[in-house]
This record gives sequence, C-alpha cells and structure tokens, in this order.
Amino acid sequence: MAKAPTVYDVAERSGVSIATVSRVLRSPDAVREHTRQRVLAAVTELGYVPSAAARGLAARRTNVIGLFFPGHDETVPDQPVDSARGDTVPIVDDDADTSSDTENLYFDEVLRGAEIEAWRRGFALMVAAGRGASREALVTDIAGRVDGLAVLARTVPDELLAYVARRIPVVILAGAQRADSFDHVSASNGPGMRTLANYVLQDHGVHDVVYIAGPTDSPDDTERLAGFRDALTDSGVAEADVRILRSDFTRDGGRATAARVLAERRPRAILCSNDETALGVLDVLEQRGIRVPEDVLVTGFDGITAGRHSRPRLTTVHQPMVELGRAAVHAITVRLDDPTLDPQAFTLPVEVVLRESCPRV
Amino acid sequence: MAKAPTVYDVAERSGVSIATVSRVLRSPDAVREHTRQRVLAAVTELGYVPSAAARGLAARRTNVIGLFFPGHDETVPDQPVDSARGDTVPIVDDDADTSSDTENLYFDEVLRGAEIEAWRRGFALMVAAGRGASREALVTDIAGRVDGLAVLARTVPDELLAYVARRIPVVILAGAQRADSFDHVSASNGPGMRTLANYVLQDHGVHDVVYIAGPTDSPDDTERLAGFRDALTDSGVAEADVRILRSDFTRDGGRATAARVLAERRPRAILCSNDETALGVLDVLEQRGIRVPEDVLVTGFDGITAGRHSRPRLTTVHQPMVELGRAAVHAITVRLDDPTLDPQAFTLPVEVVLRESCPRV
DNA sequence: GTGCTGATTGTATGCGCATACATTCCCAGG
DNA sequence: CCTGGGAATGTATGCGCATACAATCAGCAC
Repeated sequence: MAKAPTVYDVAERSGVSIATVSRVLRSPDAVREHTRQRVLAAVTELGYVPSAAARGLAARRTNVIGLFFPGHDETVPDQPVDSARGDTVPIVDDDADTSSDTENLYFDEVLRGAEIEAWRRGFALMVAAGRGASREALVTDIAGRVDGLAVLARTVPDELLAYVARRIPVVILAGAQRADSFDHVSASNGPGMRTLANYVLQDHGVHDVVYIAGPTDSPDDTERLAGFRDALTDSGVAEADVRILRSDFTRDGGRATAARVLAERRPRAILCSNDETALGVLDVLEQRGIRVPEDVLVTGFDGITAGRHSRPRLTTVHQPMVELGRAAVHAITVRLDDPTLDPQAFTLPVEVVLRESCPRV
Repeated sequence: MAKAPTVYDVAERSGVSIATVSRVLRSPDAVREHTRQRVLAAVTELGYVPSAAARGLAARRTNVIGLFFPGHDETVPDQPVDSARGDTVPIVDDDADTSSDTENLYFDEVLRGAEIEAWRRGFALMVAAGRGASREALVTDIAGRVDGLAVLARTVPDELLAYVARRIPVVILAGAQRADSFDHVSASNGPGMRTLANYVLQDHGVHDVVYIAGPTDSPDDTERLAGFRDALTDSGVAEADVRILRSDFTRDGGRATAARVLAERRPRAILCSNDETALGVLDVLEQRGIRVPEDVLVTGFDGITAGRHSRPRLTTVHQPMVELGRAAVHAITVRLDDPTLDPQAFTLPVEVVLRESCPRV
C-alpha cells in the first residue's frame, strides 16, 4: 500500500501531459492510438487506479446513487466479531420454533434491483440503513456522497428529505403517491388487493371474511386496506359485515392475530395484508386442524419466496420487488438528465398469483 | 437543485473563515461555542451538505468500504422498467412449481452484516456485483472509490485482486484460508461438516451414506467435502463404502441428483453440501413417499431460513452469515489502522443444528 | 499597563482530476 | 516548398475541503 500513483505519475512515466492521461481514460478516441498504448502501458505498470474522489470533485458528480432503508440491526449484537475459536463445533437442537425471521427479503430484492440498474447505467450504489437517532447524520452523510438518493417511504422525516432534496434528486420508494415534490416509485398495492379481494368475494362467493391489516404507519398497508374496501364496495358487501384487524406484518403477529380471530368465530376466508402474516395464520390453522382451503381461504400479499414453499402454498399478490429497485434508480437517472422535469410517479404492475390456499374457482 | 452551497458560502454567511467552518464540522471542540452556533445556523439556513468528494480528496480517504459479489442478474431482463400500466391486475396460476429461486439469501445476509458493521464504524458501504466481461472495469472502478474492499472468494481473478491490493486492503470472504497476502474471513466449513457427518456415522450409527457435493469451483464446498472425508476416517468408514455425487447447490439440482441416487439404490442417509440441495432432495423423497427421517436421514449446510420451514424441518450446519459480513468489514478497518500487519485469517464458528430431518438420537 | 501563554481564528496550500483554452503537429492542397 | 486547418497534445485553472502554519485574541501574573 505504497502511496497510490496519480495521473502525474502516469503522465511522467509515459512522457505525456496529465491532460492526455485523463483523455485516454475518459475519451480514448481523442487520443492517437500510439499515445494511448503508451499511456495504458504506464497505467498497468504503475497499478494506477483513478481516484473517484478527485474525479468526482472535478466533474461535479460522483456517479454514485444512494439507497436508504430503515434499520434492521436491532437483533445484531454490538460486540465486535471475534476470530477463530478452535475447531469444536457445538451441536444444538432447534425444536424451538423460533420464527422471528426478520425476513428482509423485501429489502434484499429491492436492493438487488437497484444494484443491477445502477451499475448498468454506470453508477455505483451505496447503501445505508437508518438507525434511530443517528439517522439524520446518516442521511446527510450519504447525501454528500451521491448524485441521487432513493429512500424507502416513511423511513426519513419529510423535513430531512426536503433538506437533502435541495441538493440532489430524491425518489421515494413504495409509499403512497403523494403530491409532493419528490419522484415516487411504487407497486399497485390498492388495485392488487382489490382484485384479489374481489376474487374471493365474487368468484369464490365468500363474504364471511376477516381482513388482517398491517401497522398503521405503513403506506403500503394503507393502500391495500383501501383496495380491500374498494372491493367490498365493488361486491356490494357492507364493511360492517366483515372484520378488520391489525397486526404487525410479522409471522408471529399473524399467529397471534389468527388466534384472536378464531377465539371469536372461524370465518370462511382470511385476507392478510402481507405474506408473512398469512404464513403465521396458516401455522395456526394447521395446528388446530382447520383445513385450507376447504374450511378457510387464506391470502397474502408480496410474493415472498417462503409463500411458494408453504403448505398449502400461499395465494398472494406478487410485487415486482426487483423491478421496484430498478425503477427507483431509473427515476433518479432520468431526473439527473433533466432536473426541470415535473415530479414523476411510477406505479409498477402487480399480479394476483393463485395457489392452493385460495385456488382458482 | 440550485448549485449546492459550499464551505465558502457558509463561511461568508456566518462571517468566519472556511477553516472555521471546516472545524465546526470536524472538530467542534476546537471552536468557541458562540462561533459554532453561528456557523451551524448558517449551515442549516443554506442547506449545506459537505461534499464527500472534496472531503475525500483533501483527507486522502473516502471512508467508504466496498463489497464485491458475483453477479446475479442473468435472470433480470435488460429492458428498462416501464411506468404505470393502468390498474388492471392480471390473475395467474402458479401451480407450476417454478423453483429456481435464486436464493441469494446468503449474499443478502452477508451484505446486511457488512452494512451494519460499516456504518457502525463510520464507513459508508458500496456494493457491486461482478458480471461477466465488465467485471474488471467494475473492480477497478469500485477500488478507486473505497478505502478497502471485501470480495467474495473466486469472484475476481487473483491477478486483478493483486492489482487492486496495491492500492487498498482487500479481504477475501468465505474462501479457503489460502496462504496469500490477503486477509481472509470464512466459516469453519470443514469442521462443521465433519461434526455433522460424525453425528450421522457414529451417533446414528448410519454408514450407508450418500454425500452430495456442490460445484468443484466452490471453495466452501471443497472444505466441506474434506470435512466429510475426515469424518469417514474418524468413524472408520472406507470411502469406497459411500457414494459421493456432485450437484450444483440449487434446489433443482438437488432434485435431479436425488433422482439419480434413488434410481440406483436408496441409502439410509443423504448428506448435502448445502441447504438448497437438501431441500430439493426432500422434495423428491416426499414425492416418492419415502419417509424422513424414518427411512432416510437428510442434512444440509448453511442454515438458510427456508430450511426452518421445510417439512420435515432440515438439520443443517448454521453459518453465521451476518457475522461474516461484519467480520469482513472489521478486518478491513483493522488493516486500515495498521497496514503493516501480517495477513490475518478469521474463521467464524459454526453450529450443527439438529431438526427433524436428522433428529437427536 | 506590560508581557506572556494558551485558546481561537485566519491564510495559504495541496489533494487528483477534468477541461477550457492555447499551442503544436500533421497533412492535404496550392 | 509553403500554407491553412483540423487533429493531437500541453498549459493552466478550479472543483470543495482539511490542515499546517501564521496571526490574533483573551486572560493572567507582575
């Protein structure tokens, strides 16, 4: 790790000026073949790697896009990782059905989409997850590092977003399509749930329904619930005739809520606002010997992998999570190209996926 | 997005020099309370966000750590994401058991660990996934942006790594602990498999075993296979008395291989080199009405979430994936603090987790 | 009031690169 | 052989910040 070579070193070694070195790297066609070869040879010999910091400063753009998520480390201990501890491997039992999975599948897939699209368009991707009090510092920190920022809805206070947006374009991911000055990217939560609910209410003809919503602060959930209500209207069912409960989007929460539901009365269908909740519901139903779909229909929302392997396999609305990530990055690049554009809203299509837990009629 | 304010703007507005502004941000204690307040007020009013590029250039370090993965986009179409397409939601059946999950769980979790540890230590995290021919450009690109780089073993040619390592510290993740000049972080693959295999061979007393290995180019797999062979020795079983097959670490591959195994003769136990393979094996066994664990014991390796929800639940060796990510970042920061250190190797402990597919005796 | 000292603040410089502008080169056309 | 003009290259500058060093200030002992 000797001092890293710079353009000056390369220039000297290849007998040209630094401008030529820079040109070889940025616009090779503007340099004569012969010269280019000399420079590239010097680059390789010296192990030259351009400094992104210097480049970013000079070019006034970093070519990095940032992605900001809600924090997810509550479960991770703070102590440092320690090194090897010999070769003894403990053997433990795991019959405790510890199922607080922290299925971050959703974020993971969005991230993957963003990663793909970013590099495809010549941007690097920087990720940050906001955690508690440090969030503000984190956001401005990352804002100083990137050309544009995608933020998961509701993870950053509007005020902070507005502050950051004075400097770089900000895209809000997966939230309601609010009429603010930001670009938005989200899935058709409302229409998706509406379609699925109508399938249950009309095609299955089942009106004895329980709807398990998610946390009130989830914009996605708000839209899904609205879609469900639309379906009630579509199908001529009074809201008073169904039950609507709240859970917390987790599998454990789904179990607890299912227990509450059954304690009162077993419905003919349970619609859940996300897959994890639905999986928890399935757990409880199976445990009590209630057959799905014969006795109760169950549906979820999201399309996580686990739902494809459950028993019975879970009917759901599939969100294009990877595409969401891609679209977010895309939106940022569009705005970078033309900052004068009006705020855009991208709504990505979803699909109702019928599986065993609520089969095709 | 007017021109972003700089230290000069802040300095002018608050009536101090740029040096003082810089101090307020870097070492607040070196500035008088009164002055600090004035400067901070100006910062807020102007919406000032420090440029990481400039800071990185001046400070000669970017405070970014890079993470490089093998690419995973073969399945992602190249066309751009398009926007809203109205509100019609298609309803599709999904009884085709399309199970090419591309379970990137492993990477996702490693990434999560890296993310957590990086920000915790004051670094930003940049992610890149290598794809085919562009890999070389990608690696040097990211190398120019970061203070240190963690690379998943075998995703980047040694030559390229060596090139990059002339400039920044490089940590190799999850590979064999080779005696090279890089730092290494990995899990106890060999001992883990050895312990598990011995449990089957000795505690269960089952010698009629098939081992399904992974791709030959996986260093993890190589170690696991070695661990299995060690166990054979430990337990006094001749290698000729067991079958060793190769698969490809995927669920589909597991199914195909299981079919091959059964076509010949049903063994008493099937040990798989990763969980996905094992899940595929379970699929086939169930389909044929072969009971697990009564007829056949099945084990995996990794500890992915899906294995906790399978039927029967999968016995496995749990790798600390999040910890791997954290350890990688940790290793980089250690080396940044003291570049003269000898190459380090961190081996993280694993655990054999007994579940139904190979229960406790 | 004077001189001294540590605390604050200001001045000047360089980090490594891109790029506008100036200069030199090369070759076709006369 | 000379000249015009585009191609190729060189020169000079600034990007925004951190920091070494210089200058100034406040407070204290005398």
